Order: sequence, then C-alpha cells, then structure tokens
Amino acid sequence: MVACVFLLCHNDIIKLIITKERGSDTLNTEHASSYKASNYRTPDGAPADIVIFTITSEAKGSVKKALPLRELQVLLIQRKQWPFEGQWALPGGFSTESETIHESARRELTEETGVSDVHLEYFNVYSTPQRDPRGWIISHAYFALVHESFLEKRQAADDAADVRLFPVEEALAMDLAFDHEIIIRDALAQIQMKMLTTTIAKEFLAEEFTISELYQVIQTVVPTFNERNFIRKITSTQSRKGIIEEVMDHNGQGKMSNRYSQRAAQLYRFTDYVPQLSIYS
Amino acid sequence: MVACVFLLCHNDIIKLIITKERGSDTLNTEHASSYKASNYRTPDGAPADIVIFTITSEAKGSVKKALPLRELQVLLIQRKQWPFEGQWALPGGFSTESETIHESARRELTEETGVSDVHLEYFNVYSTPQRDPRGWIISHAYFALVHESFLEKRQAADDAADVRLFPVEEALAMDLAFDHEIIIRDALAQIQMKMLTTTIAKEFLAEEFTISELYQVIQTVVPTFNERNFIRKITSTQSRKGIIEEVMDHNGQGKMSNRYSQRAAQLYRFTDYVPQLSIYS
DNA sequence: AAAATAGTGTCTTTAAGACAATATATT
DNA sequence: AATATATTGTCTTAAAGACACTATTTT
Repeated sequence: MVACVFLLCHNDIIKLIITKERGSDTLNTEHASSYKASNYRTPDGAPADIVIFTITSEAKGSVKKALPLRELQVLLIQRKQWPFEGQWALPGGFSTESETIHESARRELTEETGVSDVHLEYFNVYSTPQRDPRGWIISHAYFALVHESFLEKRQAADDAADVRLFPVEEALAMDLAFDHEIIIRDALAQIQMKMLTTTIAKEFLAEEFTISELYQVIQTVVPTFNERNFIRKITSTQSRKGIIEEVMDHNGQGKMSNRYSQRAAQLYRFTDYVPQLSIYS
Repeated sequence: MVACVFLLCHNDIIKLIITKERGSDTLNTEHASSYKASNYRTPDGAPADIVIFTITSEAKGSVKKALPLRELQVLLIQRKQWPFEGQWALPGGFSTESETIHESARRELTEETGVSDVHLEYFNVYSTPQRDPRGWIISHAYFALVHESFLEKRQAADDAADVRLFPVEEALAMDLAFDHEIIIRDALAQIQMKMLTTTIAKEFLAEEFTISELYQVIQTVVPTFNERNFIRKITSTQSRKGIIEEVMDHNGQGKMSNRYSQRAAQLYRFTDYVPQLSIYS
C-alpha cells in the first residue's frame, strides 16, 4: 500500500509526501510490540554548510617594522539562483548517500579553498522547520580554520566577485541567506571557546611564530583576552610550558625573527601536547 | 521531467530514487552560473538517538553508614522488529518536518524517562553509508543526564524487560544494534570531558550534596580523577570557590548531613557561576 | 634621541601538594 | 575503644599578578 504525491511548488523544486508502511519505531512500551501504519515524510536533503574562517594581516603603512593589523574574516559566496538569489551565503552543498556528511564537508572545503589539509570541525545541526524554502532540509554546520596564505592564491586565481572574505562583524550585520547569520554567530562563539581551551591558534599561524603573533591571534578571535604577563605564563609556568617550545637553529641557539620588530624575537612552535583542562584540579 | 522508482526491499521498507531537476548548489565558480540537471537521492530519515546516562547508588550492605557504591549506567531498549530484532539499542525516533531535531529528541526523552526538565545535549551526527539497513538514515546523537530518582519510578511502573539500565562498560561489551556502540563510546568520552570542564556533575546530584558525594560522582564518570586535596581546592581556592557554596540553615549556621557518615558533613549547592577555562591564563 | 617591540627583576599574594593530626558520631 | 567519614594544621614549593626596568634595533 503505497501512495506518492508530488507537489510542484517551484520549477526546480519537488516536494513529495510518501505514505509507507513501516514498523513503529516509537519506544513507548505500549506500542513496542505492535506494528502501526504511519505517514512518513522524509527529508529533502542533508547538506553541510561550512563557516570558513581566516585571519588576514595587513602591514601598517606608517612604520616599516610594526605588528600587522589582524582581522578575523569569513568566506561567503553570492547566490546565483533561487532561493535568496543575490544574497550572500555560506559555502556548502548537499551530501550524498555514498559518503558521510564529514566527507561531503571536506569535499566542499577543498573545492572552495583548494587546500585539503585544513582544520575542519563539526559543531551543530540546524533543523528549524521552514529554514529552507526548498523543503525539509537539515543542515550540518562545520567550521574550518584556514591560514591566510592558503586563500591568497585562490583569491587571485579567479577574481571572483561572487566569492569573498568579509570581516566577521560585517558579515553578521549583512542580510544573509537562510539562517546563516545564526550559524556564523554560533561558529564564532565556538571558535572563541576553542581558541582559549585548545591549541587551534596554530591553524592561523605559520609553523614558527613569535609570542606577540600568538598573542595577536588570540586577541583577534577573542577581543576580551588580555593577559599582562602573557610571555611569563606561556614560557615559564610548568603546567603550561609544554604547549609551545623554542625553535633552535643548527648551533643550538634560539632561532630569532625580526619581521615585526627592531629587537629580534624568539621563534616558537606548538608541540603535540594536548592540554587537559579541569575546573576541579 | 520526473522519474520515480520504488524498490521494495523488505516488506516494511521502501527505497526510492528520484530524478529531479534542481539548480546546482555546487559553489564551484565554473558551475555557479549554469543550471545543471542532477540525480538527487534524498535521505530516508533523520532520527535522534539519545544516550541516557544515570548514576545509580547502592548502599553497602556491611555497614550502616557508609558511602554508597556508585555506577554509571546507560538506558537501552530491546528491539522488537527488523532490523536488529532482539538486540539492544539506544532509545530514539525519527524526527518530523514540523519540529527541530532537538525537539524530537526532547520528546523521545520525555517518553522514555517521564521527566522533562533534564539535561539534554547534542554531540554528533552519524552518517556512515549503510549504517542502517533500512536506507539512508542520518542519526543525530544526544546525551541526557538524569538523576537516578527520576528513573526509579519509571523502572517500577512497567517492569519492562525491554527497557533496562546497563553499566556502561557492560553495554559497550554487548552486541548492540546499528553503530550504537560507537555512539555510546563517543558519548562517554564527551561526558568525561564535560564532567571536568563544566558543572554537569550537578545533574547527577541532589540540589544539596556533600563534598564526598561530588567527588564520588566525578570519579564514577572519570575513574582516573584523583585529587588528594579536593576539599581544599573546591572550598578555599579563590578562582574556584565560586562554583559551589555552603548551604545555611535558618540560623545562619552551616546545614549539615550525616546520611553517609558518623561526623556530619557540610552541605553545598552549585551556584549559577559558569567557569571559564583557558590554557593561556 | 625617540620609537617600537622584546624581554627580565623583584616583590607580594595566592594556590598546589603532601600528609599528619584532630573532630564527631556510630557500632 | 575501634571505626568511618569529615575537616583542619602546617610546611614547602610553584604560580599569579603587578609593574618598573633593561635590551635591541630602526628611524
């Protein structure tokens, strides 16, 4: 006993309602041992949407050697078709039956950035009814953290007016497609938390970096972050000094950089130590 | 131009393949401005599965007043039908178009426990192809933390042989339905992390509790947790003492409990302070 | 010399960590 | 009196927090 109704609501959208006989999956003990006919409507798609963050750095024009201005940016694409035609949206795409959603997000990310070894992390699902006018579409939201050097070539390759980086605050003030403003807001809160509790700062830095650069990156993502004795804590506190280590040159001397400063600064790299935080110890 | 093919693989399962015309949603700039006909297969369901944890406590028989034995347990239900008939599985159910997945998880949880104001948190999506023999079914996994007192009445109400608590280690050693072993393993790792970084311990405790009870709950979830000066840290460290506070009686004296001890112990409660952890400060 | 970033000295207060000792009520 | 849990005393070492000071190179 099968009924199949097609409702053509828009010229490129099909809604379908299917009545099918399926064993009850309710776990209520009253029903668990009896079969029950129900009406089932299945989702019209399960896409992955990706909030791609990068931190751009721009040299200050005034002085030669100075710390660059850094800004947290998010990559958006301009929609070419209904729905939300002309509006900016997160990159993403429908996942297929033959891949996990994570694989589909990875595929989209590679298409968008041209780089494959990039931090990609799942953080939430968005399923509010009517969130997508095309139908019942449940979106799986990821964030990606990309070093600006990876996006530079992409930006140059196709001077695409329809793919652009926006400062996060600017993006949040725009009229974005779907519920993408909420998704970006949630992603921002997520990376702010992760910036302080994990070593994701490394995703925005070169392999070797100075303490000032690290401090700047943290402050760019979490503007309220303010540690007066930052260098002391990160380098001389026993419980934390395992997170980063000094880079040495071939003579066993500390490797220095004077990219941004008159006095050369020690270079550091992240170790593979994973800090374990606890409110009880 | 619509093709619809029904494949009846099992008497209560319908697989469908639909070819429909839809605008390309790939974000590749090569395709962004051209429409492309594609074959779309849509998911057959988007259920929420819930890992319901509780901590049971059993008084030691030998002595009258002694700390109880506590054990982390997970609620499972025995399947009554194909697929995985007879095997134990997580409670859960298909979400519908008119609710968010979170609402559907909340609904299932209330059906299962009879209680509504319970900690419920989303943690991951499971979408490995073939994870469900009924079709392309993407499962959204939640964990719930329930005080044992909430489950006691439920357990008594229907002496349901098909709904049972299992010690987590025992559940993980069983041959569970679907990929539910992996889901439980991930949920366990998740609550172990959250137990140490948030105040979810409160979900397993009464409103008022002693330091020993709190310590026991943490150790039950995270067996490696071992803090020799626990009482000192939680009560006399400035940065942490905001997490809990002493309960006072009407005379302004500390309210005590001797449920588990000869010498009465001070009762505490959690404040609404949300601790902020950081590896940098 | 002024500017800009990098890093150290020094002092006070607070917390961590270990473990012995004391407190209170029950059996 | 022995027992079981709760709590405090005391000591040593480590870290937090503040802020003035020195270091290095460029302009």
